[in-house]
Amino acid sequence: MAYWLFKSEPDAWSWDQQKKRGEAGEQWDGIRNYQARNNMREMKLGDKGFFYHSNEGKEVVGVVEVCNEIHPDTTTEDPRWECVDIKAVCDMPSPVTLVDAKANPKLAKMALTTNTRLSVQPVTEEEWREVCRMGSLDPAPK
DNA sequence: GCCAACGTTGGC
DNA sequence: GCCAACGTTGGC
Repeated sequence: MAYWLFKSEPDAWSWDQQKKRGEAGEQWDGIRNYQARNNMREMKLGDKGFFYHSNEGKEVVGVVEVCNEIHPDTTTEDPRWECVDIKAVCDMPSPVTLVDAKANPKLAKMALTTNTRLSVQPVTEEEWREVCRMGSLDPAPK
């Protein structure tokens, strides 16, 4: 099982909207960046991810799960762009802000703090546990 | 709203 | 294949 982080501007697609999709989930479309797409290609059914609000809030607000592996992005004719589907799992009991993450030496190498512009990022198991701890969330049992 | 950082495009 | 120009992201 791998861990990831999905960034979204709340104006474009918010955590509330994601939660309303429920079990059906939603395709994570609109990604036009090779690195981000390549990360999505690595995702397997059941992988977990953080849902991060960029621009507004700048915090991890929830946990999602990959519910459909890589497939063509239906919002474009361009075959280069693909995406996965994700569904909301639970709220982050106390959202973890970018400021908090930056202030934590354990997260110094986290892509969120070092590669701010990458919208789909890998998260290590150590980082996953640390962010869950900061957010008062019990890391999902294996 | 500004601008730094980064990715992409296209001329040569 | 290099690099300047341009566009986009996202923190501040």
